[in-house]
Amino acid sequence: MLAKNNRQVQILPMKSAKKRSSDKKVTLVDVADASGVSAITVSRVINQPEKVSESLRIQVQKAIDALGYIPNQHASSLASSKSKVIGVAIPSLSNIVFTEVLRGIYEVMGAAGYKVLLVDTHYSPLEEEKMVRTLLSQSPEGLIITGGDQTKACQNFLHKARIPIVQIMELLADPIDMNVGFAHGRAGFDVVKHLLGQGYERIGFIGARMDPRVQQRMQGYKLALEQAGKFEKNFIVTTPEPSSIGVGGELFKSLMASTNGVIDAVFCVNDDLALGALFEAQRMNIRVPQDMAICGFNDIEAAEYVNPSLTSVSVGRYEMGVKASEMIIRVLNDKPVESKKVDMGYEIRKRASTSRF
Amino acid sequence: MLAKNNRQVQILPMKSAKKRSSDKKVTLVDVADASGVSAITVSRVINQPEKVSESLRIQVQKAIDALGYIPNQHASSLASSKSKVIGVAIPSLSNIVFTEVLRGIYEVMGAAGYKVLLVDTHYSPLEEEKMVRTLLSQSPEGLIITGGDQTKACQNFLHKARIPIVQIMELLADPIDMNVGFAHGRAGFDVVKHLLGQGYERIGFIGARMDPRVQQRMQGYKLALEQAGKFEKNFIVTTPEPSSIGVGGELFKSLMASTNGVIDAVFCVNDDLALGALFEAQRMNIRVPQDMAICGFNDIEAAEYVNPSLTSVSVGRYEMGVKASEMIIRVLNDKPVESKKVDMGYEIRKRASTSRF
DNA sequence: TATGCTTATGATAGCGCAATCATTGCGCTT
DNA sequence: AAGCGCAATGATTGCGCTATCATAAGCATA
Repeated sequence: MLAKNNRQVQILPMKSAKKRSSDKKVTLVDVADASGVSAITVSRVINQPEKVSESLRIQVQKAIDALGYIPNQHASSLASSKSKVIGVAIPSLSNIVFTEVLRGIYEVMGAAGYKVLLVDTHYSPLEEEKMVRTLLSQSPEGLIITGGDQTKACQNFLHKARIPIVQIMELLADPIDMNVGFAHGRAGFDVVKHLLGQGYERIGFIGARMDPRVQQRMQGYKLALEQAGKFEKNFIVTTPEPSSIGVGGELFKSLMASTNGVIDAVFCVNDDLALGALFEAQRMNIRVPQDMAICGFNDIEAAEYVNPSLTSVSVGRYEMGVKASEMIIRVLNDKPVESKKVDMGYEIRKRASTSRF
Repeated sequence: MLAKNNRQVQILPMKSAKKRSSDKKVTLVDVADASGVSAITVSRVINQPEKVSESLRIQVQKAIDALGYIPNQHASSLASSKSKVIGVAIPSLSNIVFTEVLRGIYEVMGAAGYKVLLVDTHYSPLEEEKMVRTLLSQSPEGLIITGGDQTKACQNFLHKARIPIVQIMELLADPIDMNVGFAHGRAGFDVVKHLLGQGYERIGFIGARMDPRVQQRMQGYKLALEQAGKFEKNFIVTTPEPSSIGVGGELFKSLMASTNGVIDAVFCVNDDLALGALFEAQRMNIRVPQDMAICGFNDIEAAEYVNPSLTSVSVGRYEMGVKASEMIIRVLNDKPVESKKVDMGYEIRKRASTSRF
């Protein structure tokens, strides 16, 4: 009885679908009807083709192509509770640091058949909470988020999600799940040691945006100078504004002004700021590196080519994206991950801008 | 009969859900049960709160918060055929040109409550076709894609999709739906006119990647030089490789070598190449702009600050993203768009690197 | 008081697909 | 010949939500 009823119900939409075939969305059932098989067989041709005999597979594939059928991912996700979506939250789209991480993520996730749903948190934990809700509403199978300063509510959501989550960029004491990053504080510390080693003595600090990772670099800077007995708090100039070359130049000028030009080196928290400082120093006729050392962070391509070449801290951004993605995929495939915390390390690229000798 | 049956079926999952409330996904029905209303009312609280009395609304909202309920977007999309997703296809994530367009898209789309599903086509029409299928399988409400060289199959899909589509970056003779961009050919033409106007006579061309838009700029360059009777085909050096500062330096060297150094100006199709050429010229002790003019394209921030400052072509990338998004949103809200084709224009920023006088 | 109109809430069905459990047919073993 | 195992295919059901229509309640009008 029920079966017969169903069949009747289905016949009607078939007829009308044929009448206006061009303006009606093609569904699995349409393909099934067109190729004379059941819906589930069409589903198999798409998702597990090895379970369908070759003849049927070809026959169904023909119908798919002829009708221009594109599966409805929402229906598929709902039925299977597999979305093939990975959520990614980054603080800024315009920062090259994150776009390179993204490249790594897209590379690996794309190859593994996952879509990436990307959101921008604008460096705000509250915004991030909202965005994480958005991501979770898409039932992602995994999540990559930046840093560790989530709101309490956000942490709750994340814990309840029961999906693999990687926090990237920095090393966290107590990650929600997995963690890939490097030690920003230690990197800042090492930069200062390098500058001291080159004979620079009055080392300034230029920072912008001042997100948690930049703060850590600053702490490293401070610690190294304190240990050397050379810390002066007015050698630090920062702004909450976003980083840019222009801002780097401005901050360099104000650092020189506020210290009466005694500074003989600057550690800039990223390369944009450092380039700005370098270009400004050139305009001020300050010789780099003879009278002024400049060190950046991130090692963007320009650092190597600018004259004089710019010392910077190289970090594997692309590799971080790759690593985070691979960890998620391993978990999704029930394979073990070597470690839930991965330190990607960094390397100071010593170049002309800090070589006094 | 049927109703009673349904009710029985529902009671079981309820019970077990209560037992292991922490590891089971919370659904609309759970919230409805917890707040003593029907499922549809909870749905209304979320989607059309103005249709629910204040008392009920508060009561339901409490249950939502208490249970940490996050709606399942797949179910919602399936039932309503509204996904609140906008698909975006760009050729490269690592190119600042596209990330700035993206910023504009995210800004507008985010504010309007749309999620952005972003795919990377790697400058390949075939890849693009695959990616567009992926996008369409998410039933996006609108699409933003780059340029006009889609495969035939891809065009078919796009036409059948019956959603607003904007092709961005370049001006197209026959857009699929809407189009926002600027005239690359004319821009290349104007750059050469500017260089000629500054008294440069033997103008080289440096190009990388050579996507359709770069080709158009090259055609403009060629046309202008031909009109001036100054075109020499060995003044053109290109590579299919991606652009970078390093490649810019290499191409500059090979241009100088292959022309025995007669070149007195170069038009580089983007600022990375131009910076590479500039830095290389400095290392070769070629004076810019006295002995060599260098002009870039895109007007990235470094162009303004480098020494000497770099002439470049400024284009509203962010604005292009904003415009494309606004057009889609207007269509989705049944508002008229002024024009289906929008020329964003460009402006040559004349700076020191091309100012002989 | 009866009638209609509006607002607030609910019951039912179905979106398009895949999980699950049949069913069929075939070759193989004993 | 009977039974078994396996591969290929199909029927049914439900994922979680919203569209649609129904119902109830409140109020104004005649």
